[in-house]
Amino acid sequence: MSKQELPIVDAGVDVPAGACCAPLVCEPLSENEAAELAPLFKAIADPVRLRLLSLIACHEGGEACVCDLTVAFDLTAPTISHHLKVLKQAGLIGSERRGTWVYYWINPAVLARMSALIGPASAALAVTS
Amino acid sequence: MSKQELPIVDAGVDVPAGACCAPLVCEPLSENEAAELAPLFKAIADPVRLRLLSLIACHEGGEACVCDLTVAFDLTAPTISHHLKVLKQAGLIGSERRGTWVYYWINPAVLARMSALIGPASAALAVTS
DNA sequence: CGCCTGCTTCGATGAACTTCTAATCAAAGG
DNA sequence: CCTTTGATTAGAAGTTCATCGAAGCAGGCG
Repeated sequence: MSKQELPIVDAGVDVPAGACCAPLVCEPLSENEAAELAPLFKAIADPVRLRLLSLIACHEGGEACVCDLTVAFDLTAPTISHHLKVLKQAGLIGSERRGTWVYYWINPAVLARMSALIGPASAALAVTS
Repeated sequence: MSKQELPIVDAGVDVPAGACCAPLVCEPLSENEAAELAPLFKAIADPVRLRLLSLIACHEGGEACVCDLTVAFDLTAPTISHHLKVLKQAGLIGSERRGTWVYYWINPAVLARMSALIGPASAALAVTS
């Protein structure tokens, strides 16, 4: 497990220090903010990873074994492993080995941060249109 | 203006017909749903496009001229034009030429659809963690 | 110990993406 | 009509990404 596998979140974009209201509509995103937020969306900007996230979220207990996930796709195990790694590096999911199997779960905080960016924007712009 | 520039949305993923609650957590995303949602996130999974979206949203009147957007980046005009095209093809923004300038605005509905996917999921998973 | 199963890493390949320059189109004015 | 300014398209170069097969690692079990 190398150091590059640490999540790329919690790098200091918590809130622009003066952010009162909805991000994306209140004041323009800075170059740094955009550079840290884009990889989060890039992580879920793939049909396979979107379904992986959904499969994990829907699984009972909020956890899913890799073996449960692999069978849902027409892809090889290395490919699924690659996509899980991308999601994990983005901080969207966590994993742990328990005995024979490796389990994955979702990190709601990162998902919430992404939603907080576009959710208020869509609502704020909808009323003024 | 060619036919390929039509938005790729409203292609029939309104709601899975039996969706009662939060997408992503209620039942796993189908292959088709994921295939139509992923390009939406891919469109904003770029620092430049994220900032473009933010700049347009923050601009007074909810509209911004291309000339206003271009000066905010260290990129050439064709590159900005390309990114605006990607956002437009995803249905996230609309545009219109008025005299000399071309104006862009945000389509809140598509943004809302994306938020509706991940927002409820993050909330639902947060309480059970 | 030796093997088997589950999962990940490595290396390669082909497709997609970002960015540029050069050329083109569209509107406005002298 | 020609030129200038604003914006897009076309084509190319360099990079990133998704996917695979082969190899490697980690637990369980006979």
